[in-house]
Amino acid sequence: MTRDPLGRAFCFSATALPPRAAAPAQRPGSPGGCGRCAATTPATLGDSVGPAMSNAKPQTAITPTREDNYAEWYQQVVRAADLAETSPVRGCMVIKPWGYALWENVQRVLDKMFKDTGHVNAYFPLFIPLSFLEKEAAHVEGFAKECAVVTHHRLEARDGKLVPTGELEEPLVVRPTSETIIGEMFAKWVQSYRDLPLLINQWANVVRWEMRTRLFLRTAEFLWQEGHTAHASAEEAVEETMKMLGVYADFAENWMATPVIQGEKTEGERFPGAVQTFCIEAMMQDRKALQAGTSHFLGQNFAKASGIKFLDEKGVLGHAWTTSWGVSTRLIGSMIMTHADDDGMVCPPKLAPQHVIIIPVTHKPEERQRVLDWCKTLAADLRQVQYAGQPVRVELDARDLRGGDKVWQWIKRGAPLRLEIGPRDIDKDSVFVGRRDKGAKEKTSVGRAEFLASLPALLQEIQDGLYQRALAHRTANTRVIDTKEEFYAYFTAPATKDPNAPTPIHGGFAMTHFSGSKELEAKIKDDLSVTVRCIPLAEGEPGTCPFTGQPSAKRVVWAKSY
RNA sequence: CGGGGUGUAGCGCAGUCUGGUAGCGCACUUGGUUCGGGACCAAGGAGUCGCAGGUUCAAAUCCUGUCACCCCGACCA
Repeated sequence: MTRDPLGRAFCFSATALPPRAAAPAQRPGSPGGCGRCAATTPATLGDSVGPAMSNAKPQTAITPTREDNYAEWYQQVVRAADLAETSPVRGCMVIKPWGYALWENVQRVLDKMFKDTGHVNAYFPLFIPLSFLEKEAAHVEGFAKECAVVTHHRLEARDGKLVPTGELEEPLVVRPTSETIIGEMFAKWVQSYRDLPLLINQWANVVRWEMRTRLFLRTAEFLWQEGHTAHASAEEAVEETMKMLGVYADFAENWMATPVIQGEKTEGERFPGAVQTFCIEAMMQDRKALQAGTSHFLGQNFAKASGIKFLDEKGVLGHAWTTSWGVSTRLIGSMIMTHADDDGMVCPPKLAPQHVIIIPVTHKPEERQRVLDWCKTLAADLRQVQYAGQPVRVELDARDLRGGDKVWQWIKRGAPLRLEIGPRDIDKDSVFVGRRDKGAKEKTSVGRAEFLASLPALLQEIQDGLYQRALAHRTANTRVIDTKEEFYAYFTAPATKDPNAPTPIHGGFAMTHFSGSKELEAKIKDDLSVTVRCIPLAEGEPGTCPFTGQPSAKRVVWAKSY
């Protein structure tokens, strides 16, 4: 229940049951467990490791590693990098400043892209009358199972407890998406072809009552952006759909340093109520696919449901053609799973909350002020440098902490560059540079002026390196497959001793011809948890479907997915 | 919702079988020693043992219920 400042309260109930809680089983024999990311002294580690593990892997800031337990590694990175935490509210996360700053950068860049393509922002209600959701049949079916519903508007104290009273005549659904409420408004705004196209975007939170949640990837409440447009013709609406898909692909590749495949969803994976759904799909480090953005051509389905009608040039009354498209805070999860390593987060420089962290080395009290002053001047000079159309973001970390602690905190948070500055550097007029894309101990001394001059290029080099690394990973784990046997073998995990252990990383993207039906796709999903992620937009050659033996126009992308 | 598991200090865990009213590591505070590095020594602060009932002289420990969280599924951005 939430109380607003006026003392009214809203009571939420959920149509779906809460997810079962399940904790990641702690490996009984694992020394130190996986909580060591908070910093463990080498001595402690050495003691606990013991002779049996003396030749174990090098110490990492995050335990377990990606290889050992990918799902647990992900959660530890989110926490160690200070990106988000679980909250007292089931399935809802608290996005912490470092994580929220990433999101703000995503917002800033995308918002400009939307405006540059002619869109304007607006805001629509959080609450959607139940009857609105009922208007589009496929839409209802798609979302009904995961809606939070407001049924009361007041609380009364009874026996020291607060009890919801004042039942609403019509329940309100907390928006899982806004097609219906926006459609309702569009119907009022559109009378004539002169009112079209209508190009609106909204930055908002939405609620989908999920069974299983994971920070950023799937939470009951999440932040997103939803674009909604109405057009006078199908062609124009399709063009808009593809244009925004292109915007997302551009953003993913050039800002998030994440290679994506643009494609169309099959019938089974389509957005409820859409005529066509397009997406960008990225490969995570565990080789599963993550849908990073979607763009839907809604045809006239929602226009008919909401009554968005207009008179065309000839005076003929017709329904408008609409689109919708969105990306969410899930993008942050995708950045983590694309770039982070066993030492924590790795932020793509273009979206990093801070580009450069200055860590003053002030051991001698008499040197302290001199070092701090020099660092402040350096920070100011760095901020004069431009990168990706903005001043370089610099943080001077003058906290009263040990240098090593600070260094590791910033490694775990994924700041692209660290400068450790002490008296020796000042005397040489140089800076001691650590790069997040290199090993923690690989640091180099660079002249101050040279560093300032090369900073944009250096950040771009890191940005490009991340992209290339992600692309190489995807390429290495994408296989062209022509037989059903190979396909099944590719997606079958190696056996593990413990049936409840996490599934080892295996598989990847499989490119096969496909002529199959919705039913065949469902069967394969049933067998292997593998689905068609998309039918790529890129040109393809015809061939034969390995499942049906029928001809197929082009290869599709199969993968397990988030 | 099916199968498996876990809730004890901010984080990670031990203690539960064999009831006797809490312990370890890291983090935190203070003092000292170190000083281009995820330090060392000492002292200290911090826990209604998830919650609610029950059994008992006595419950973290036994019983019942309940909630939450994680893993494998199903479903999903």
